[in-house]
Amino acid sequence: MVTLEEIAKRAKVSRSTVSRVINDDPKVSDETRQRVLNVVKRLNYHPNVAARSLAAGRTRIIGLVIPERVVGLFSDPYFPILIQGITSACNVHDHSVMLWLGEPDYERRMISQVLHNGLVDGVILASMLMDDSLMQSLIESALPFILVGRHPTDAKVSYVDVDNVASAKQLVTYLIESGYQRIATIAGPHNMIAGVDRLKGYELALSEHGIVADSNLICTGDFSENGGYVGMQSLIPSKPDAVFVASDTMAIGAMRAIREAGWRIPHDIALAGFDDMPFSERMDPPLTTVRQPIHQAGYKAAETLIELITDPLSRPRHIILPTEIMYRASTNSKT
Amino acid sequence: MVTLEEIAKRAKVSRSTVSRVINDDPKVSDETRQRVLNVVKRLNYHPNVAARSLAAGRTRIIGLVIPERVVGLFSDPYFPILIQGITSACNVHDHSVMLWLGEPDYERRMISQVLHNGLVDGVILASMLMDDSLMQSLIESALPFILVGRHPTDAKVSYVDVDNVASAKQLVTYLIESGYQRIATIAGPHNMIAGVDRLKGYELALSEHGIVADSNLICTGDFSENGGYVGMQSLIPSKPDAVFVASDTMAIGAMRAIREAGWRIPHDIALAGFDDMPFSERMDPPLTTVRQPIHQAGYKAAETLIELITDPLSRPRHIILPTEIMYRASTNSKT
DNA sequence: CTGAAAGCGCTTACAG
DNA sequence: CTGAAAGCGCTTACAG
Repeated sequence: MVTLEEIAKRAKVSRSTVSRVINDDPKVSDETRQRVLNVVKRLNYHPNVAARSLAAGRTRIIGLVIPERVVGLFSDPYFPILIQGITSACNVHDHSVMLWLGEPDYERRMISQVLHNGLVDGVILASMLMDDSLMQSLIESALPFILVGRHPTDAKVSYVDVDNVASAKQLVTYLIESGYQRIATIAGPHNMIAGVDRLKGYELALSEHGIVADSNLICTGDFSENGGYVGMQSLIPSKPDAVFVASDTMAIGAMRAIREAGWRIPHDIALAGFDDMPFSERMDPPLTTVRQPIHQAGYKAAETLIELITDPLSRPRHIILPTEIMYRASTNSKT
Repeated sequence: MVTLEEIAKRAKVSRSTVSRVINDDPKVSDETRQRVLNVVKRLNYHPNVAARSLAAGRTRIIGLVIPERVVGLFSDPYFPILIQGITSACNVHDHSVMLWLGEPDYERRMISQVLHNGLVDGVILASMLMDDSLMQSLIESALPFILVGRHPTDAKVSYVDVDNVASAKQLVTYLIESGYQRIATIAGPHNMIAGVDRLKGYELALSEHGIVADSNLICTGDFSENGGYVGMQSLIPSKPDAVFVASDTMAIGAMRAIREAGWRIPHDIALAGFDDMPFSERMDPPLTTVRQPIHQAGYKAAETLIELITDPLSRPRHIILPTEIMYRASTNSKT
């Protein structure tokens, strides 16, 4: 492997100077810089990351952690899109990403890796869990980190999120104003902030229209397709005329349950989701839903994390990305 | 951060000895080992990865590379499952995984990172592309690597795969023997080995039954849902009575096109796929398909790569995992 | 603008 | 079984 040493020798300068050229230090004469750069190119030199990290105390690697209880959802298209956004930002800012998927037996190993062995300069926690043990450790440590999904209580924690409450409320309000009378919801899990917030939006929309929430019209799913299926089955006997499902993936399951009950969408029941996944527009009928910018969330999370790493004293960031309601044929204005 | 030095001081031994304990070197007395271990635990010591890598010339990190032309398929559930398998093996063998998604503008950066900066001990190329530029570079380099998807020509390249030819042939044979007469196929891309092999299996099944392939019954998709949709639309005018689709994701698209044509499955046309994705069993009707062990492929790839890293002189590995035909309601025996 | 030198936190022959 | 010492390939004050 080509080393700094070798470049220095061939360019007839010291290792210090080569290092400065490599790191774009301005105080190097143009002439010297050019000479070094030529040798670098000719020998196809790339600095050794481990050596660099050890000397500089910075690895230019960020960790992406998907906690164990979320891994069940990992095959949701949400994560690939998020990861692509993260990768994009990392490419732009010359960083790399280390991936940790939680596994039940290796939770401790992961936490200690993330926190203690100096591999990463910071971490993105794609969690949305309200009580994550890694998050607690991160808060206590000095390692910069950012959540994808807001933290409900600790204002010192940085995060990227959308306004789930307002978005859900807006969509349910649309259903109410479209004339639907018995609007049900399949909420997300109570231990995920997105689940809690979207349910809150649903409740707010109802109460602001003077509608008393009927507990028979509210059930909880786990954000999986099957969760939506089971949830919808439990709702059917209560005869809702519309249902707001807290994720598009669950909406697929709900749609299946509705079909099996022999109901038609939107004639017998309106269906609305949340996320606007790639498949949502191609559902039959196309799904009314809330579009959230997942790729952008990943990009922003990585970019902001890198800023936090660069300037550890900066304020925590709370970034709220915009959403948009996609009105499609699975709901229909009844007026 | 706690260092080796500090542990050594507190345990009243040399740094060498602490290092040996940390690395499970047998030639340390039980007594000393125990004393060191206690201090390690008490101070919550974790070796610095960069320092360790630099000294040992090994990082215990493997790279997972998804080439750019495959990233479009990254939201396919295939990849999350593969990644989970890789992660599992890495946890068991105390390795970590670095993720690179190809991006058009950063192809060169990625290749040089992967190859030259010493970050990873080896790489898994989840490519299936037959002409990948990174693969060429890897072959020329000394870095251990393994493909997910066989290499068609170079026997020195290690890979994990299933027997796509035999599996496809078996499924199409079943269709023939079920009495279907005009069996079409939506093949995968010509530059992916899985696409080529599955098409070959289709052709073999036909020819062994003395059926001359009708070029109107063969089209090519890109392994995406939309590819399956467009492909099926092009097939409809030729009135096939069965279609073998080279991936379950494409089969979803094909199903949509069939519905839109007003045909019923399997009454008017049988539909069969490849992969057995989580959703395939829940399709309406449930999809007949080839189950391939994706999680296991990831696991095996990582585990084998680690072996190749440990013993660089060992022979290349060609690992073929078993498949299983899942007979479901989207095809029906006509006899 | 440039170089000599110390140091980052480990591993690993070598000697005993 | 244990320790002293060299070395992995960089960065970064410090001095000039």
